[in-house]
Amino acid sequence: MTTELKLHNSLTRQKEVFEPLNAGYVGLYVCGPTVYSDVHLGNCRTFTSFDIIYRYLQYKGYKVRYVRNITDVGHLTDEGEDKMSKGARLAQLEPMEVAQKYTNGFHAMMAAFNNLPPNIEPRATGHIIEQIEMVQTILANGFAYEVNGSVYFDVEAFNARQNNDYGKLSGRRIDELLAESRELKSQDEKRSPTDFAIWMKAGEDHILRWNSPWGEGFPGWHLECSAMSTKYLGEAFDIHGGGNDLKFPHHENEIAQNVGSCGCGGARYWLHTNMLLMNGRKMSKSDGNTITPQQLFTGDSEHVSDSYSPMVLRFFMLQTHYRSTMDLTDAALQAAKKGYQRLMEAWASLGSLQATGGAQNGTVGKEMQTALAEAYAEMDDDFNTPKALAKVFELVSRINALKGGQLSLAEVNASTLQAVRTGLGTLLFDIFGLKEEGADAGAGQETLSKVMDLVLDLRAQARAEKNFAMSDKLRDALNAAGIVVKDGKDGAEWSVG
RNA sequence: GGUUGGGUGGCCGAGUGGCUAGGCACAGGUCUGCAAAACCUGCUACGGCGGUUCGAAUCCGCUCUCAACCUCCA
Repeated sequence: MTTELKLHNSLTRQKEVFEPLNAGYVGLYVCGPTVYSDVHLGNCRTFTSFDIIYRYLQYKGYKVRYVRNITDVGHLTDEGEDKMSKGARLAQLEPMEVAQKYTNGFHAMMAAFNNLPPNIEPRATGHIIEQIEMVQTILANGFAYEVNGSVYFDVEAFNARQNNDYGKLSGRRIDELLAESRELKSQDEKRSPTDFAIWMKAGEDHILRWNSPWGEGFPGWHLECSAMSTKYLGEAFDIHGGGNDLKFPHHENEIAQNVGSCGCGGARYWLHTNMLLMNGRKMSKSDGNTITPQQLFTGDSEHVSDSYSPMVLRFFMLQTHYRSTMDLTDAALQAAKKGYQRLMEAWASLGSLQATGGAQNGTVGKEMQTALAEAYAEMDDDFNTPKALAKVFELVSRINALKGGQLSLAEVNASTLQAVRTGLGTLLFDIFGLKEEGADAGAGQETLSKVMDLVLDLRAQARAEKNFAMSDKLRDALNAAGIVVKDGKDGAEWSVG
């Protein structure tokens, strides 16, 4: 079954058939983190969503250039202090030390979630020249003005000359923005509250500073994405992604900068992931409604009753569509943990199934082929992982029934079995990016396996002699050691956890 | 106040004019020495009020309500 890839374009608020600018190639830009503190769980959700999108595009045969930036300058706090500088001041480190520390942490966390690294991971501080050039171009085009060493984007001038397009991504209108703009501090230099800085003069105590035609300063927050996406993907490219909260003002201003500098709008498809909530509310450090990935991994938090591994969390994320808010609750995580285990056990069972029938495929075999094809088709529909997963679970119950004998293996021919193994494996591991946890324990695993063979052999002997006191004692002791024994019709099985 | 998107069974979460989403939980059953697992069956819902339609959770209007954004945020 082959279907066309459709995706929801935030620009048009519609699902559209995806057609790349250059056949066979995809340029994908995703707004990365500002590296001034530990990576937030919400970041993990967004980047995992785009990881699956990246993986799926590759599966579809596209040669993808995936660019995800690191913002290490320009992002100011409410007080107007650069986030990097603030982190450095508090920890008594060089700003670049702060950036490196949290970049390293970010990479480690991405690896824990089994997210593939992007092809290019440009840093804002590594592209000061490109940003200065873009400011110059925007100035030359008459969409910005300089005041006291700072350069501001002139939103109203831009809007007047661009068909009132400013705000089209987020649905905002300038007059409404003006009417509602609140009293903001230190914005006297701006001609209008909607204008935004593309270059800022550095104050005397500002550490991060570069020479520019306007004196020493630093680039505005939104500029790096425009400059770097243009540099690596071109003035027009295919897909731009990011969190929903970046739609306004970040992405809106990015578009304005792109149009203002080259007359073209950058990305043709905008994809936005939705927010991660906890217990129905946005995660927020200030009111205690927050949890770190690390706390989830260890279970060390008042918000959870158990520990949840990165793959359980990934599975949990797969159960929600990327454009929906996702509510993190302990009960939902418990459900995900069990669901993930059931899925992985079925995957292991699939490997042990042996076709017994002839070349003809029975009903069960056909149902399995259909379910698998439908799972893939769901991915074509705006990367609908929850629906694809639902189809996968239709396969899971067939696999379990075949293994348990409730369904006959004579109903499934060898080629179907092989096709399901290949197709499901690709979907689960290459596209969903799941992996079997604990399976890579290495040499210790092999030793344990041999010991377990011995123990289960002894236990089987005890059971054959109806020495149930002994067999139960063995099972209880193994349980206490974290090993679960399950008696099946073809002998006992065991698993860790 | 404005913008954007929601309100679905015990919980999470898809769907979007007629056809069982799925996961978890719960109850009954099959299997089993017991247990666990697995399988089968059941619980069959769409915020409220109107309207369109042969038919609406799905479309339209009104209303209540939640979240995010508008101020740093993935």
